[in-house]
Amino acid sequence: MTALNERKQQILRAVITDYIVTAEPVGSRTVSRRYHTDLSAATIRNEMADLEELGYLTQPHTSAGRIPSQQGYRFYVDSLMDAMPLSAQEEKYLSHFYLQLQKMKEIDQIIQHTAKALSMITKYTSLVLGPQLRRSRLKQLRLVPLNEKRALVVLITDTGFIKNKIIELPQALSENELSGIMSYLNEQLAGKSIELLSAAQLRKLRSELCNKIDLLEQMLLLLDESSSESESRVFLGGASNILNQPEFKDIEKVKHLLALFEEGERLSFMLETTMAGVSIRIGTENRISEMNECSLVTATYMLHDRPVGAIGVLGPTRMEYAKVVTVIEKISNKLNGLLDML
Amino acid sequence: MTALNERKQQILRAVITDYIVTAEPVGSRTVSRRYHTDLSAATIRNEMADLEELGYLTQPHTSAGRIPSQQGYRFYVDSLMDAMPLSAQEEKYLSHFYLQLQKMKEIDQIIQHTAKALSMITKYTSLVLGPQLRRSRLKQLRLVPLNEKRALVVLITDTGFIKNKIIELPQALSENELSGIMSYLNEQLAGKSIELLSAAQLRKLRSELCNKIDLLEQMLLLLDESSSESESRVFLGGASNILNQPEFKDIEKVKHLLALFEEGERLSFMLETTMAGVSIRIGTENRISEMNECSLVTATYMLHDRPVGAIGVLGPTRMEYAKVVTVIEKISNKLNGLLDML
DNA sequence: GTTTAGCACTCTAGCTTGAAGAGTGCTAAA
DNA sequence: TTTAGCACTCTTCAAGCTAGAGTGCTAAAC
Repeated sequence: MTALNERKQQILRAVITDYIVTAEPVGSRTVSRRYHTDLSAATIRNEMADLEELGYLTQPHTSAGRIPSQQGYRFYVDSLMDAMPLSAQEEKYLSHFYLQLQKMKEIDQIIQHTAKALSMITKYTSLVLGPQLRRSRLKQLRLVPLNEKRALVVLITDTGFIKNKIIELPQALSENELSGIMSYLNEQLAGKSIELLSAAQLRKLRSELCNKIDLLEQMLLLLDESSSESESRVFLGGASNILNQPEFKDIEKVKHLLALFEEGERLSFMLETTMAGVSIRIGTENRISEMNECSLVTATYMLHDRPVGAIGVLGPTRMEYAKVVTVIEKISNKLNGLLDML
Repeated sequence: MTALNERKQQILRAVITDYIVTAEPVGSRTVSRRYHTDLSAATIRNEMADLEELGYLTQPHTSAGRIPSQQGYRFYVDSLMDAMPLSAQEEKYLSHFYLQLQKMKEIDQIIQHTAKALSMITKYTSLVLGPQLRRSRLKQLRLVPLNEKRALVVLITDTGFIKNKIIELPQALSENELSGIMSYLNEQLAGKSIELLSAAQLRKLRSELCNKIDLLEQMLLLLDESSSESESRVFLGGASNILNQPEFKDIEKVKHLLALFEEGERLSFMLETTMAGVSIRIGTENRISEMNECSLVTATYMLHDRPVGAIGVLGPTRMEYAKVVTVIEKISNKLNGLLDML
C-alpha cells in the first residue's frame, strides 16, 4: 500500500468527515468549496481518482461522488481522526447520570443503565456485556438450611457476585455435618477461578465426599451452571436508534440486524473477544455477516482490577468514530470508578 | 348497534378471514368466488356496503375492496371466530419444548424460554411478564453473616423467589443478637404480601427495633426495592417478527413500536392490567398510541394458585386471532403445569 | 510539472403520462 | 330480492423525459 502524501490524506479526511454527517456521496466540488478553498474542483478530482485506485474511496456509480471504503475508514480511525471532546452539555449529563447511579448497589442495574447512557449520548445502539461470572473467583460457598428437607446454596465471588439455588437435602443432616461439608468445600475451592474449576478437580471432590454425593452433586450443578452461563448476559440500549440511520431505511437490512440482537449468544461472543482498551471493528472485520455494514466500538471494564465485561457501541460503518471513542472512554472510566466502590 | 343477520355475519367472517391471510383489501368478487359461490358479486356488494355503513368494514379508497375496522375485528373475536386446533407438528414441537424446560429450575429461565416458544409458533412478537415479586408473600428472611462487617440478607417468598443483598453491619453483633432480630422479623412479617407491607407497618417495626436501626434500615430497603420492582421484568421474543408484517414495511411505524419495546415500564403496565383468562385487546383498546394498529392477546399464569405474571402475543390488528388464542391457552397451561412442580 | 477551465458524457431522482386492472355504485331487468 | 351490465374511480406500474450533480479528459495557464 503506497503511503499517502499530506494532501491526499487531507482530502480523504474531508471526504470521510463530510460523508459521516451527510450520508451522501461527496463530490469534488464539495470538497473544494468546503474544505480546500485553495484548490479547484478539478485538482481534487484527480486526487480522488487516485484515492479510489488505491482503495480508500469508492464510487456508487460513475458520475456520483465518492464514499469511503472500509479501508478508507480503517485508515481514518488509525491515522486521520482527531479526538473530539464532549460538549459541556454532554459532560454535564454524564456526570449527573453517574452521580445518580452511585445509589445503586446491584451491578446488573449499573450495567443496564450504562447501556442506556451509551445509546442516549451516541444516538447509536449500545451493547453491554454483564460481568462474566466465570471470570470471577470463588470467594465463599454457603449452605443455609431452610427446613429439614431443603437448603439454600449461596455462591459468592470475589467480584461481589451472588448466585443462589435451592437444593433438596438427601437425608436429614445435622447442622454439624453440613458445616463440615461447607468448610471442607470452601477450603478446597476458595480463590479458584470459576471458569477453571476443572472437571478433574470436581471429580476429585466427588470421590472424596462420596458419602454425601447427592448433596454435593446438586451444589456442583450450581457451579457448573455458573461457569457455562454465557447466555443472555448482554444488554442492549437504543436498539431503535439504528432505524434513524439512512443506511437502514431498507427493512430487509434491519430485519437481519434485529434478529441478531435477539441472539444473546452471538452478541456476547462479539463482546467477549474484545481486547483491553478501546477497539474498533469496521464492517467485515466483525466477522459476522449481519454486521458487514456496521462498525462496533468496544472497551472492557474492570472489577477489582480484572476485566470482567465489555461495553460497545454499534452503528453504521459511517459512524461518528471520533465522538464514539471519546464517549466510550469516558463512560468506561466512570463505570470503572463506580464498580471500584462496590 | 343493529344486530347482523346470518348472511351479513358470514360475509363479514369471509372478509376478515381473507384479509387476515392476504393483507389486501377484499373485493366483492373474491368473497363471491371463494366463500359464497351461491351469491353473485353484486349481492355481496350491497351487503358489504351495509356492513361499511354499520361500521364493521372500511374502504381505503373508493374502488378498492374492504378491510375490517376495529369494530369488525371486535365482533369477529367475540362472535364469529372458530377455534383453531394446533397442527400435529406444532403440538409435537410444544410438547418437546416443555419437556426440555422441565430440567430448568430457575423460574426466570422458564419464563424467557416461554417467550421464545410463543414467538416461534405464532410468528409474532411475544411479551412475557416475569413473576411479580410484590404479588408474593414473604416466607422467610434470613441473615447470613459473611464476616464481622458484612452480612447477606436473603429474602424468600412463598412463590420460590429468592432475592438477596449484602449489607454492612453497623457494629459487631453477636450471632445471638442477629438471630434474635431475625426471628422477631420473621414472626412479624412471614406470610405477609410484599406489596401490602405498608409503610405504617414498617414504621412500627422501625420504632420497635430502634436500637438496631441501621441494620434494620438496610434490610427494609431490600423489601422496599422488592415491592417497587416492576421495572424491566418483561421479556420479549421474536421482536424482529413484526418486520415480516406488511403493515410495518414503513420504517416510521416500526420505529415507534421498537422504541416502545425498550420501555420496560410501559410494557409491564400493559401486561399487569391483564385479567385472568385470555384477553384480547384490539388497536386503540390498548390505550397506547404506538399500539393503535396492533392487537395484544394475553393470559395470566399461576404460581401456587395465584396469578403472578402474564404472557402475551403482539401482532398487527390483522392477526390470526384464532390461532394465537389457541397457542396462548396451550402455552399458559403448560407453563402453569411446569411452575406447579417448582 | 502542476493546476485549472471547459466541455462532453453518464447516471440518478423525480416527474409526467398512459394503459391495465381491480373494484365500486347505480340502474334496470329478471 | 337478486343479478347483470355499465360507467366511473382509483391505484399501480412501466416508459419516457428532464434537471442536476458529478465525472473524466483535454488543452491551456501558471
